Amino acid sequence: EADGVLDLVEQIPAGRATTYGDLARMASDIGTVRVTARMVGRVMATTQRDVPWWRVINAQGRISPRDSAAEQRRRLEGEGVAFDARGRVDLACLLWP
DNA sequence: CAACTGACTGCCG
DNA sequence: CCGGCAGCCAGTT
Repeated sequence: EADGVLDLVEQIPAGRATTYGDLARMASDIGTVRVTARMVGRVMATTQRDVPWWRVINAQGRISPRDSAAEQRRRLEGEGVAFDARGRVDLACLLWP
């Protein structure tokens, strides 16, 4: 089922973003087993597959704290995603789908 | 096998 | 807005 999640991540268009929870729900609807936000996070942390992982953020519109957080932000900004003073993006506008 | 540990969330104070 | 906390569940200790 990790593949189902990655297939979805692969579909996120540049300049947009999706949350762990949303991916979990979408993957659950499409697949047969229930997927949780934490599982999505674990998949993103362990997969070797080449997918736009930087377009996945948490439900608060923030980048989940970890080593590659800075790089993730750079990549998003490179796609035109704007961050406010508190390091948050406008989910209402960028959220995919 | 019990206990811990998160790329998480939603609710509450 | 921020921190705390209970659910969450597969992978590690």
